[in-house]
Amino acid sequence: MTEPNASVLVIEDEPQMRKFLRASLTSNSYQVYESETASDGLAQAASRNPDLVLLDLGLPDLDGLTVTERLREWAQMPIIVISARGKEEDKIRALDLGADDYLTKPFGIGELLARIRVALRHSARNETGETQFRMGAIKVDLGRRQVTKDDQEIHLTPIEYKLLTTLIKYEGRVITHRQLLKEVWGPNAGEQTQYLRVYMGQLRHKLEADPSRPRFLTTEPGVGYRLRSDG
Amino acid sequence: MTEPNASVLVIEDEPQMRKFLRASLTSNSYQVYESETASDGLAQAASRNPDLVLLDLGLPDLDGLTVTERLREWAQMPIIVISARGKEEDKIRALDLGADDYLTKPFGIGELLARIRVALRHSARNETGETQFRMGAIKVDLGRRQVTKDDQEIHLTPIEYKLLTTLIKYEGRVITHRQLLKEVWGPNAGEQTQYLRVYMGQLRHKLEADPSRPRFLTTEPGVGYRLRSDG
DNA sequence: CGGGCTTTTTACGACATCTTGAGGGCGCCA
DNA sequence: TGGCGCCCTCAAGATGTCGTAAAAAGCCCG
Repeated sequence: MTEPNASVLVIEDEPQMRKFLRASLTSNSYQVYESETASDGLAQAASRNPDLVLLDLGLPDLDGLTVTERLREWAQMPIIVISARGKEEDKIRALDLGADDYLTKPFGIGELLARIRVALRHSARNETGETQFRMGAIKVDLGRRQVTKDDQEIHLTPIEYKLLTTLIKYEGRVITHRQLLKEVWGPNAGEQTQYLRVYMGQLRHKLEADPSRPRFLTTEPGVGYRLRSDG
Repeated sequence: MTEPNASVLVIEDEPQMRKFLRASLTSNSYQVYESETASDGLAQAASRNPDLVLLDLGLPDLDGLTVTERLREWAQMPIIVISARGKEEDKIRALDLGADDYLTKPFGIGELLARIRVALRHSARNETGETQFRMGAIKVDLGRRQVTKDDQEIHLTPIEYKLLTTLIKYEGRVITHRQLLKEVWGPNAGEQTQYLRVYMGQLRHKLEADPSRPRFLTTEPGVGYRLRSDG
């Protein structure tokens, strides 16, 4: 299953079908919300903000196509349309108005679930893992590969950045010269501790308020270096 | 030609159906590539790197499901499966293996085209789900495949456009040379970073106010490129 | 088959980064 | 106090990367 506890809003007026959908979805560990009318559906979509909408076209108060249109004015969650109408024109209209899929009744529950997985797979692709690291005025955004100091972007060369992220990986702990060299320069770096001195100097120069008395990028004499996030 | 058109790879062995699809797609101004066999289809997918794949399940040499699986090892473009088999189990398998939609023959061409539009709409979206993208005076309409600068249309070649949309997809984040090459040129691009230099230069020339000091299409030395919307 | 557009390839100058070596400071200990 | 080890800074040369232009090759369409 793509998303274990994704929430699904079912907008469907027939009690029988609603019951069937609820049973199928909950037994596959989806969180289910239900609406019997179009207007309540729109309201719940706004308040619940579900991961996906299952929409019946034949609703008493408003046309399903209108619901699709209204939803798409602000929402981008997937919409799967379910309808007794199998006419091709209906499908095209719904899809072009913003629906992501169209199922004609009667349909198998397995296919519905598969199509739900596809839809959730799509929206899951766009999610970005926020991985940020802070120390004082310095912010390191690992996802964007971007370093800022007082919200001013700091440019780091590839080696500088790799060195910094390696230090972050072991934040708070000491890293020996040997280990740092191996992780940043590769296994053949040997004992070139001079590299470390040069690059640590450059990092301090770029990041520390007072490079000669570093708060974050500290030296552990005779051993290696350590990064302290608290200063 | 004023704007680059989406390309579709049709993998289908029956000549009649192939001819039908070709006619329908070209008359809707899609760029069409064709394969009669699964293995050729896989090869063409890799070399052409199309925006979408139309795949018949009943192929002579390999099962369509296998094709889906193989494609998904490296490719993320939408796959729409077409099949005479209407069994629910087949649909579920195909969808779970990575297909994005499933159409049972016979189907209306209008519905197929609508479902193609849906699929392309999906892949054209950026992180926030918008189909339009702005940076300064430049507007990119991902739905229409149209780029304007100060409301003047800018003509981009297919590769230029794909490169731009790929950068938009990862807006704000760095994309490595390798990743860009894979997404724009396909899996066999290798290490041709020279392509990137040439095409980034062309994009800057067409889009940036001062191409030699880019505001949006920026270089991350030693790593890759990044698109910044804020400048 | 020819012309125009696109893509690929080649060549080279400019520039940023990396590497390397020299020099100096600091603290520890004999 | 002087030697020694460790660390930091600086800068110059080597290296590699990037940008640009333009030629060559490929492709599509009439």
